[in-house]
Amino acid sequence: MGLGQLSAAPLPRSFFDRPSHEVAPDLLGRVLVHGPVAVRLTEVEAYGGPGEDPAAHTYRGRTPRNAVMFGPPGHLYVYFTYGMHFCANLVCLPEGHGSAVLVRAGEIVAGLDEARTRRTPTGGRGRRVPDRDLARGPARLAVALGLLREHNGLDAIWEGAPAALDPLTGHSGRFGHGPEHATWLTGLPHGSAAVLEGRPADPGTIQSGPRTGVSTAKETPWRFWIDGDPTVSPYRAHVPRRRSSAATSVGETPSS
DNA sequence: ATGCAGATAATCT
DNA sequence: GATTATCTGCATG
Repeated sequence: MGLGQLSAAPLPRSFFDRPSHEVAPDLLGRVLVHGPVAVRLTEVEAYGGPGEDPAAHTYRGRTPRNAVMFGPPGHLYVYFTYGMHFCANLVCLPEGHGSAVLVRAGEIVAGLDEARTRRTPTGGRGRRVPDRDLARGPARLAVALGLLREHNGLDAIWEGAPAALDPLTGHSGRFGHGPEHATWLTGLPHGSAAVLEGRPADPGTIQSGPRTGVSTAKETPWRFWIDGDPTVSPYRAHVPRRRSSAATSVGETPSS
């Protein structure tokens, strides 16, 4: 796969102005950029709006936490979960709808060194994370891209892009990991995000199935991935966590 | 390769 | 007080 052949032209906001389950498969092969790191998306999940998708954060309506999902399309909804992880979504449909696509996994196509550093445990000593695992899973992907609480609501549409486009190629830069590609994305303002055209996945290679780790709407096949891609995360069904022994109910019999 | 337990806190009931 | 759109390390086949 030639890294330099991915289109760096940004996707317009209208791309996200559709139902999330239609946007999701079209997102495969696209490139999400934040600062120096870019990820080619290989696995995503669609989440619907209030009252229509029991697995969605917006199912019971608008709250302070999910407010961004009700905002305009093309913005990042970044949420905190399990007491330690951030996950990122791209908001779909016009203001007021409350749906989004969770970005679950991908391949690092720029800023590899930075991604490795971010995914290395404190101190830098110890185990080394294989490159294919750098963004293999939604929380890992968020770490690799440097997405945190403060990036919730960040616009991922590169509005000022036309001025930065290469007149010959129509692209805004080149992908690559080496020093010669240090300015691979000329003109993208520091600290901002964008979704680039990349190379859309061949429809024949797209698979779909139930979403990972959800406890409701288990049959809705709104997880989409590129078949056979090594960066796709392993599927895990939802496992109800057993209550800690201190919190077991009064009627419970101690084992053995 | 697969499976389980623990971590850890915001959000919701 | 329970649940969670998860990850990691350590266990076992």
